[in-house]
Amino acid sequence: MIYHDIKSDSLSETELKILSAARKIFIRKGLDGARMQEIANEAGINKALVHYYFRNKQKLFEAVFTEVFRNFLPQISGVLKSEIPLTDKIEAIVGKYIDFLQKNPYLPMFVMNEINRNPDKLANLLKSNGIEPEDITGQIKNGLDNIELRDIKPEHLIVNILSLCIFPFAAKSMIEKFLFKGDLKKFNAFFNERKSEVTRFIINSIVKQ
Amino acid sequence: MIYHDIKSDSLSETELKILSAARKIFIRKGLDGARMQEIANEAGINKALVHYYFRNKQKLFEAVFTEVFRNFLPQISGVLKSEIPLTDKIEAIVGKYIDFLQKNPYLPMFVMNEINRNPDKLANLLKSNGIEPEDITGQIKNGLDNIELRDIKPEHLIVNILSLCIFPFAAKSMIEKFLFKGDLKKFNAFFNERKSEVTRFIINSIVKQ
DNA sequence: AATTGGTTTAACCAAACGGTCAAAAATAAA
DNA sequence: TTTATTTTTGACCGTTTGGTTAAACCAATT
Repeated sequence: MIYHDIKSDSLSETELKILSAARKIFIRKGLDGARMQEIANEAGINKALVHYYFRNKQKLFEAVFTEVFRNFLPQISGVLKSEIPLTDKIEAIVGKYIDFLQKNPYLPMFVMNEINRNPDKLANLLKSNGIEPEDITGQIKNGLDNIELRDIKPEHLIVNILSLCIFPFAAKSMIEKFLFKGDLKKFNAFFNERKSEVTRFIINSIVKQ
Repeated sequence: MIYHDIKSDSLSETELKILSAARKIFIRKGLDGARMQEIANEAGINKALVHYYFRNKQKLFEAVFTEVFRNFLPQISGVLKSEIPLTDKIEAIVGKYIDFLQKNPYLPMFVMNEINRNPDKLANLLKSNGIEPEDITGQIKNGLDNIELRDIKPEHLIVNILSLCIFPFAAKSMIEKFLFKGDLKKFNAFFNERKSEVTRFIINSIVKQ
């Protein structure tokens, strides 16, 4: 079943091979840096076959981009909708984010590049996955009222949480080289610590004590 | 005076026009996305002239990249070396960073893309500007000992500070669209608040009280 | 065995690209 | 003014790139 404009649920083996190869290449090299020939080679097929299933580079990229979020967004959405205290929710979000990014460390740069190229796309993708800014800010406002927390605007808290989770992966190789001078042991230990460290850092900052 | 391999202090008007045009194009479109013809057009000159002064695309990119940091790094270096309490130092660093990035909002993505392409380059550039990881971690360790601060590994504190300062600019357009739905008034107010907000967020998190 | 329809391939194409070159134009030196 | 040097240009080149096409392949149906 060819892709072109209509989405299909059952993907052939070849389509899966193409998507997997395209994901790998696009994420590492970006839209401009990726080569259709390279994607075909990675998938072990002829280049024309890539065009046969996905028509052109842009359409293939879109397919990869939306596929990447189909697994992750429902997880985040689930945590956001759950009825737990704000601090627990923060811990859960940070955990999910860092877990996911440890498995997909190249994703932040991939996504952020696409955000700057087309800011509406991800915003719409979030909304179509039931993630609405008003829901989140509203929940945070309630959470801040109910317990003894410092006043902080929800928008800043959201951006701070995302910053602390996402940025280190975007700057990963730099941190490795500059901060740990290539010592992979210390470097990996650092990234393993971040889940609890970031949670603690945020909670400390907003809890009155 | 042509560039090629030897750096020169006195740059001709044409060289400055090229560098300025290249900065604009490279920062917006990246190394792969930028076109030499586009840079020449932006500078209002012939494409061959760009090659005459900077030989090739890679060399021109390097020139732009290093030039970008020649203004900024000395500022950071100055603050780091100053003998002031850790909390004041954090406030100064956050201030310098956010001030600089408000004037150069496209820079984070530009730099982060290059970091992932060539992690050593920026690490070396930092060191050649007298910014050494041991100095910074050492200073933070001392700062944490001297006053009543929570224990936090210096590496985490450094990465947290950079995350909170840099990431929001990399995700700027996304924040505008999703969080503020294109309301530029609220959006600008948000970014103006961040300098004090980020400082407060970090200090709150590390000060015992 | 022949037909049909989807799949895969090798060969090919036009456009775009980074880069070169010889000559013209402008500037400096004699 | 003439000569030498540097700067600027238009035309050009080889390669790479995304994309197309016609034919080959293959499995299922009749």
